[in-house]
Amino acid sequence: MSSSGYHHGNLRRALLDAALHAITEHGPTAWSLRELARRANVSHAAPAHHFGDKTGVLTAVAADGYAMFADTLERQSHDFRQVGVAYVRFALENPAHFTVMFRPDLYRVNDPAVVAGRAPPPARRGAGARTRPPHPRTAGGGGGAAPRARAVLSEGARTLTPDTASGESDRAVALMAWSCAHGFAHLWLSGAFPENIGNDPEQAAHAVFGAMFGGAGLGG
Amino acid sequence: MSSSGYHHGNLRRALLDAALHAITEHGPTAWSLRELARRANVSHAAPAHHFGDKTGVLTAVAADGYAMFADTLERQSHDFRQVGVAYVRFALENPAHFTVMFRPDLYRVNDPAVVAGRAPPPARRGAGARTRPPHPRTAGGGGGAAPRARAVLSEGARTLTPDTASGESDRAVALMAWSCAHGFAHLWLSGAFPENIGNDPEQAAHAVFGAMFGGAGLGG
DNA sequence: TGTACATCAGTGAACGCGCGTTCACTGATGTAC
DNA sequence: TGTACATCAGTGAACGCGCGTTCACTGATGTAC
Repeated sequence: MSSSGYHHGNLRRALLDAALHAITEHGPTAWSLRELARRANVSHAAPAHHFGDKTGVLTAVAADGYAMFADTLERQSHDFRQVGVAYVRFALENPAHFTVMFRPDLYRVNDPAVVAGRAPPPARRGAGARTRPPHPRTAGGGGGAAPRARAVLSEGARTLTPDTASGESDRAVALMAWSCAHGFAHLWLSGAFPENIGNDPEQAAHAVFGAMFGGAGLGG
Repeated sequence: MSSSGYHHGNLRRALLDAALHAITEHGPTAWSLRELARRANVSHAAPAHHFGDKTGVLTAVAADGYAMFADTLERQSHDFRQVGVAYVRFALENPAHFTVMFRPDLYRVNDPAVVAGRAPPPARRGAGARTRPPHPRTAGGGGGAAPRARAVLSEGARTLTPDTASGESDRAVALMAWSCAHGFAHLWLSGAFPENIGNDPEQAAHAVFGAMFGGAGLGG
């Protein structure tokens, strides 16, 4: 917390936490930079100073989200059945990140922090441009990793399909599993499932993925 | 179009169309009542006069959407495999409706037009309250039908599972199919799928549902 | 160890703007007689 | 067929408010000597 006068020290983290709360409460865009400042107890101009604009904040959220997401999926990549559950768990534990990540219209999808996993290096000290750059700083400390997350899903499908299956079929299975995990998470988050599904999403997800992986024996 | 002076005649429809365009372009909430008025070429106070507030507009959008959606699904309910494709087609042809319907935090989910399929009757002429009611009119002409849409998905699962399957298993299959269709639609709409999936969503959906319905033979 | 200076994160007053809301109004439509 | 009246959909001027943006500033930190 600190906030000892000037130089907050952790303003970036504080503002991102404020953004995550605001997004969780009001959706991915129904908040203002001034609201983040109020939540983080800093001046109303601080968020713009740090992130440029709302898009900058959302880009940082997406970058952090993808980094966490890729780590989560890779940790389960030895067993593709677990990847689906991990996907759902991530979404439900990090609804703000998850929601923003899959709204690419809201952030800069080509931002280095999202796509390459590294924040752009801070401009060299001392020497340099006379005119100050237009707020280039946007994204996170960790490694953003949209492609890394996607790779787990694509490769995982190959461990599932029989050796005789074609590449086409591999891909269809991967897309189906991805769709299923994504849809389950999204429907759960939106509250669309009927109430009798209970309140243990992981248990329900297990049952659903069980039905997918040959459990119920879907007739041809 | 018309707009011959006072009494637009079709203001409600014009405003809803404006809302659908705004939602498609900017997302479900990133627009103002004044923007709708501008798009519909009416005074800036007209949308509030008609719908009360943004929530009223979104409730009407959701009600219309559920009515269309239930009709679409019921038309395919004789073949559950087609329901998935119809689900996806509806979402891609009506992205604004689809997005709002599954954001129940944005509208009045218990509004009669959404839940019961009928707009509330207009308050009796002549006699009645001295104080004018606070803008009760919200929802659509047709029959809203969230439960009707849900019924198609639930019942359809029973046609899929073998006779020996338990009710539990039925439900898991229904949730899986629903999740799969929903996730595919959402991922397609968000642009998250890799580019090599092509640009024919129905063909891709067919392949994906084929993988689900025993095609690829998912090993146990 | 001490002084001087450059850097830059964060401040806070001021601005113009679009918003939702209010409210007295206008004028088209339907009904009564 | 004509007149009078009630209803109500839609208008438009006015308001106060929160917003993003600008900009001169403050003061903590790091480096040079």
